[in-house]
Amino acid sequence: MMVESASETIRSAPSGQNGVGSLSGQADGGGSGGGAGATSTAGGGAGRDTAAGGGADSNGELSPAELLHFQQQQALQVARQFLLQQASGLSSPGNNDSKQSASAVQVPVSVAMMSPQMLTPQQMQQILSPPQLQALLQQQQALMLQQEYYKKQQEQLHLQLLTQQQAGKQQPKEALGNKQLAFQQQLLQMQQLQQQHLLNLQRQGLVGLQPSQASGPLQSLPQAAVCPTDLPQLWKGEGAPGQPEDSVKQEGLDLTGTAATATSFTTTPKVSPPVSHHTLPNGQPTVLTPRRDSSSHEETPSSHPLYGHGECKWPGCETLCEDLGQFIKHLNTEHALDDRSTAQCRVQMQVVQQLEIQLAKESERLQAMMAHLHMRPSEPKPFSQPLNPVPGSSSFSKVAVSAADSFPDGLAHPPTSAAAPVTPLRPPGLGSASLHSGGPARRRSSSDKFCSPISSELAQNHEFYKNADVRPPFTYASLIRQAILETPDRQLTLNEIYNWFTRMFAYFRRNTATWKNAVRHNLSLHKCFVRVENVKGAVWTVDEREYQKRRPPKMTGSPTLVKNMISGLSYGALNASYQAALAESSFPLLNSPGMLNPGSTSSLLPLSHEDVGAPVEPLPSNGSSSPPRLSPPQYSHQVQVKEEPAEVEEDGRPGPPLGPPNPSTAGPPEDRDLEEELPGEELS
DNA sequence: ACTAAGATAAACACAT
DNA sequence: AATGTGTTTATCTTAG
Repeated sequence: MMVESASETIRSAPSGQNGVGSLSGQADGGGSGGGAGATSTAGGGAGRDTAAGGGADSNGELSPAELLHFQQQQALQVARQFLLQQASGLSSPGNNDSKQSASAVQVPVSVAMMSPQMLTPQQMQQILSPPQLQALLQQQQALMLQQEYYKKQQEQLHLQLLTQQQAGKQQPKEALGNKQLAFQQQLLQMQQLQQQHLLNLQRQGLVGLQPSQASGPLQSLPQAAVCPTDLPQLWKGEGAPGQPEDSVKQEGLDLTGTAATATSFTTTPKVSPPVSHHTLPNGQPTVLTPRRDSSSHEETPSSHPLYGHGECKWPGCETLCEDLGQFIKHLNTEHALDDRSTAQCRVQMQVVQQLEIQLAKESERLQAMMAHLHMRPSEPKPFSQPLNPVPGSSSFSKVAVSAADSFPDGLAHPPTSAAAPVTPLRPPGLGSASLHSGGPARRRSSSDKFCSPISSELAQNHEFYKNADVRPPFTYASLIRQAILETPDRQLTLNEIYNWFTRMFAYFRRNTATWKNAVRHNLSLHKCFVRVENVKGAVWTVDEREYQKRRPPKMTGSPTLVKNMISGLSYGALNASYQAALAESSFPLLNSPGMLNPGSTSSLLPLSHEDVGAPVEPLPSNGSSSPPRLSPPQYSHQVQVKEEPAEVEEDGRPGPPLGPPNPSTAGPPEDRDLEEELPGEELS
């Protein structure tokens, strides 16, 4: 599985070159991903086979020391193979990287040019900056833990082996041989397992390749612990002080491995692209490649982010520059657009990405801690989601999607202030994965209809969606509805809807043609969206009844619902979500601030059932089963259109719509229904 | 296998 | 003519 995701990573890199097509890449993910996975597995398998064979052949009389040596050799071989695969699979000519830099930013791109074939360890040392190394080493800590485990296991095995050897002196020779063989095989298996695990981790970008670790489990730990203070030396290409040359080499290898890791991990966790999309004040997205970024800074006369304390802060440079002008000159000469600079930028991207992932994880942890220590035991957000689900997994939508949401305008009052907003990078409901994946999120799922309402989901995560380039797990229809309902008068022009999308979701700041088309398509397609002519043009409103109609009405007590919810949500969240779902299913706009009109609403309630469907369990207006926030149900659809000229037909047929806030429904959804349905035939 | 719903793409018409 | 808006059709994917 890890292998697969890694391969998808690799595969998806090129697909990102064309922004529009990036989402469609998911379709063939299984196929080609499988292929790539097979390839990599084959590589690993080859190594393993060799190891097993070799071990079986010679282990009859291998001493532990020999065995260790052999294992080290094997590990190295495997590592080399891995690197070669990485290189051959990813590398692309370095000469075009300048042209590709833009696309490289758009999508987590393979750091093709960072393949070990093209960068020597020394280069890597130059490329990486101390913080970069630190970040990468941090990730290696995870591996260290694993290593520790393996090490213990192996030590145990060795112990057993020795014991057996001693005991075996009194045993027949064959028995000893067999047992030794068995143990050593076990040992080998263990090591292979470890190596494979290491490779998998590397492919996932979870850890950097530590040759010392890869080379031999028994010696792995000490070398893994590189003190951060040593990093500068590493950066300058110096080996650790007082170490023999081969250790310097190892450091070099280490760096190379790190680069390879960074390469492979590039796209694995689909986090927002290494270089984020910056949003200009006007809401237009701007994608800055690192290079452009730096060059843009060059234009600022007063300071430069890469210049500080009199020296160049370019990774691995530290050239002293007396003044900014000299620095600029230096920057233009030494760090011009070339393969090396590009590669360095890419590495930096990886570092940033890694840090983001780390941040996301830590934030999630913090959230869990805070949730545990105080407040909201019923947070609907499933923390239990795995941190690194396979990008294509559908768990995302299962958990978070909701097409039918009511909408408490959560945006206004983020209920989870304590836990939610900590980081914009926290992928709601699912750890750090599926960022930018787009694929799974777009699909509706069963829970889309049953589970957490879009409003609450948005309320809790709007900061996240606002900043992270993640496709929101809601359907276009639900988003459009949300946008419209958020407004005081429940109407929006198309352009305003666009603006809402871009304002609320970083994801919708790109590929505008695609999603705008989708928005228009949805507006036209769904009867729940009603176009109302206005003096200034046309506005779009929501016919709540129609909207509810399209939802499969089996909510209440439906075993499937419960099942869905249980599977999709953590138990703690179940209750709240269930309630929310129930509430929303019956009263779509309960919580909408604008909709709140304490006085008039009660009568409207019945309407909902009529339409929404018998199956829906009527929520008692008194809210015995519903949270307090669920105030009187309201149907929005009776939107009061501003200055509607002669469109009585369209929307106001039922008569004078009441005030904008609540009109609702008092009237006649039915009427409305009729109005809209009349022309058509679809009364169903 | 079938169907429904949604996403995406695209063609087209119409208005500004 | 270009652009925005709106409608419609087709195709694909996913889930039930």
